[in-house]
Formats: sequence, structure tokens, C-alpha cells
Amino acid sequence: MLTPVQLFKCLADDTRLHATLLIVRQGELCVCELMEALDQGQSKISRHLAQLRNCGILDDTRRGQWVYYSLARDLPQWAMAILQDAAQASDETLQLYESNLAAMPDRPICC
Amino acid sequence: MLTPVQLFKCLADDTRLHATLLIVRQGELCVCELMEALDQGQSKISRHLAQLRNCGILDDTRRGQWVYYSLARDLPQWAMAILQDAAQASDETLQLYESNLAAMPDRPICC
DNA sequence: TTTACATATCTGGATATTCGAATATACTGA
DNA sequence: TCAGTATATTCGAATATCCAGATATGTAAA
Repeated sequence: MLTPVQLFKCLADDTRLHATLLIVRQGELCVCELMEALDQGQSKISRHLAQLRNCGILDDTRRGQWVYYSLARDLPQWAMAILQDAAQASDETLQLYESNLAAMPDRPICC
Repeated sequence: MLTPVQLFKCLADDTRLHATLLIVRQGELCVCELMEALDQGQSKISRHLAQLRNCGILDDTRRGQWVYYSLARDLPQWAMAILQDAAQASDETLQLYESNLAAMPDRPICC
């Protein structure tokens, strides 16, 4: 079960926080989209996503070659509220990352 | 200026999170009250409070021999919202700590 | 000014976290 | 089956964080 301290530990890192908030705003994203949006290497993104999954913050689904991450279906209400607050506070930064996404060539087709 | 990641780093530790949330609920507390409530040593409490002060989450005021900590007067709205969410999620734990406080002998008189 | 109490800071040492590079695994299409 | 792409994991080194104990500072009361 997710505790507040665990959630905060997960969000206390730029990569994990921004990946999570992008997913809050976009619904779901695959690893290569997050690499492009955040401009970070594959190993780094994958490692942080694994941590968020293990803590119960994200769910993953494989679709073909791609693995998509989305908010955990059973994320507690209080945690959702915190993510919304953080997303609002980070609006400008997130817009920037989203513009990287929009400019991504060969973006995998979302089914 | 306080960023979301900085706030989360500060709250990603039991001592700092619970000290902060106790202050959210109680308005202000001095160091020895927090030592008693959280059952932790002086050096540990003081160190964590200093970090919360340096990040702009808490203000401190000396009153006589005691130094009282309260929420920073200029804490951003989004940060306040996150603290409220966390306090709600931690209600049971905080009640426990508050019962330690209530049982504290020679508790400094709040003016 | 001496003593006692409250709080802050410093010092090492222990532990945890983070990273990139290398490697492993999983899927797809030829 | 083979080659290519997407993702995951492992490794050791660098860095950050955490703690207890020792010490310093500030205040109050004798």
C-alpha cells in the first residue's frame, strides 16, 4: 500500500516527477515518447518508470513493441489530488516537454 | 523560489513529513514539542527543521528559550494544497503523534 | 557571572540514490 | 530464423542523504 512518504520519495526527482505529470496530462505515454519529451536516455527513463510502477503509481501495458505507462488504476484519491496540484504548479515546464513530444518524428501511433 | 521537486524532497522523509504535517494541524510547535511528539533526538529534529526552513516551507520565531516553527507565511497556494492532502491521508498517524504531545509533561506554555 | 536548559551546527561514517555503459530480453517483419 | 527496434536490467563509480555524538550558541534565572 502506497504511503505519503513513498509517494513523495518517488516524486522527489525531476525525471520521475515530470514523467508522472506528463502521464497525468496525456493519459498514457510509451517509453520512447518520454525519452523524447524529457530528452533523457533510455536506461534512465526505464529505470525511473520501473520504480514508479513498483511503488504502485503507474501501470504498464505492452502493445506490440511498445510499453505504455499510465496512472495506476487503483491510485488512492489523496495521491491523485497531490498529482493534480503538482501538475498545476508545473504547467509551464510541462508545456515545454509537451512541445518536444509534438515535434517528435515517427511518434508511435496511439491505438 | 520553492519548486515542486524541492517540496517533494523535503517531504520524502518521515521526520520532515510528520513534523510539517503536525505544524499544519497545530499552527506552531517548538523543537522540544516535536522531539516529544515524534520521539526523536534533538539533533535530528533540529537538522530536519533547518532544512524545511531553508527551503522556505517553515518560518521560525524565537520566544524566550524556545524556538517555534510555523508554516512559512509566503508558502505558495499549490504547496499548501499538497500539505492538506497529505495531512488528510496521514490522519491516523498524526493522531498518534498528537497523543504523545498531549501526554508531554512540562509542555511549554503557548502565549 | 555562573549554571542550566533549549537549540543549532559540525564531524565522520554508514547507507542510499543516481548515473551511463554494457548487456539481456521481447517483439516485429523479412 | 535473422536483423532491427523497443524496453529492461545489471554493474561499478560518483554523489547525496542520514544519523549519533560532540560541541557551540543563545537565553533565563540564581
